[in-house]
Amino acid sequence: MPADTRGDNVDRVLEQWRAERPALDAAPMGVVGRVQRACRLLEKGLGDYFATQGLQLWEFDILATLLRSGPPYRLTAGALGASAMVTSGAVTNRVDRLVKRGLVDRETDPDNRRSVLIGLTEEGRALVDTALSGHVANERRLLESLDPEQQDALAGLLRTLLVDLGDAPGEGGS
Amino acid sequence: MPADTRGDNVDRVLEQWRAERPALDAAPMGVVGRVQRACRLLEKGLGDYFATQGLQLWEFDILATLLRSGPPYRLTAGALGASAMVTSGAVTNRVDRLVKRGLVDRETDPDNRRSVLIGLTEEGRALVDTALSGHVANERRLLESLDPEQQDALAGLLRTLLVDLGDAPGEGGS
DNA sequence: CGAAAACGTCTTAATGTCGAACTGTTCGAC
DNA sequence: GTCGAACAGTTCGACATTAAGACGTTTTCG
Repeated sequence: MPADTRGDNVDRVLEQWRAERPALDAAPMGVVGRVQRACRLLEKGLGDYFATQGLQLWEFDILATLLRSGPPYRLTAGALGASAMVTSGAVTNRVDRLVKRGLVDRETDPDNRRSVLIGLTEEGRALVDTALSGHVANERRLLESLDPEQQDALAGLLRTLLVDLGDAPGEGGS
Repeated sequence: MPADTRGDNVDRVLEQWRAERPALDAAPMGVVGRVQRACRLLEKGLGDYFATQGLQLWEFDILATLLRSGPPYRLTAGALGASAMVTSGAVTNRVDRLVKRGLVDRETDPDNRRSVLIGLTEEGRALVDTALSGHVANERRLLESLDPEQQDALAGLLRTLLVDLGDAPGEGGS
């Protein structure tokens, strides 16, 4: 058994910095680096499940965003882009493909013809509805190394961070 | 002032699920979603700093990986790809561009001619050395909403998660 | 009322990644 | 030793994203 089976790859990185730059306090790297790696590994885990459902991560993301918005399951292109943190060009492209698959439809907003409302079709609603519970179960499995209290603690710390980084509802204005 | 200035955008999402699917325990979404959003916002924050240094995030990533590996500041292409979690094709492309900028050089491993060793040039070493302290200071600023104990707690929780997800040093084999 | 600014989406061009096929190298079995 | 399998990088094609600008719509305000 190797000496240090303990720790993750970020611990290795921090050890390297300690050896190479003893004067550098690299603690912030331990946090940022782990958020990045956890994100990639979690998204890989999510993608593995969606693949079994014939879905891409981003497809489920859009469909689920529409579903949770409640009846009539319609949002503007801009709202979808903000939710997914992608540009308007990406929204156009993604919606195009979902329309081709018959999972959503486009409709110009009657009250504001600049806006486009994207709505779930019956088929899209059924598909996301089916995938939803399996998705959450999969997320629960990915997080099973943390007990419920730890998961709450993790969510709480990240909430604090996110609010500070500007990821808050009313945070768009001057 | 709007009613709920409290909470982040993920709190909004969870509220929507409670309204639309009361039977669904969406707690895992609160964790996974926050890791994703924090990752994107942090990477945006990192990129803003690197832009001031004439660097891309991935450029610093490669240069810093080489630097912290210690003298002689040389790693194989495979090691760089594993560290950055990208495919070998991406490594080839990135190293090509860094070679063009004169920041790294390529050399076939004399002991194993399949391998390519990528090494920091003097110019590359100087550049990453200059950017390093500013980068860490920037990370510290991005995390300033959490006190040191909270940052440690966050790192610890993520370490547990990462180890379980397979992000551990000796975790390649059967 | 009309011109100009702001807005929301789509379009286009440039870029970067992945996945798979390909080239060359090394190791193991016979 | 030689053959074949595993390995390390590179190349190529498909695809998706971003950034910037175009287009039509709405709002502002003189």
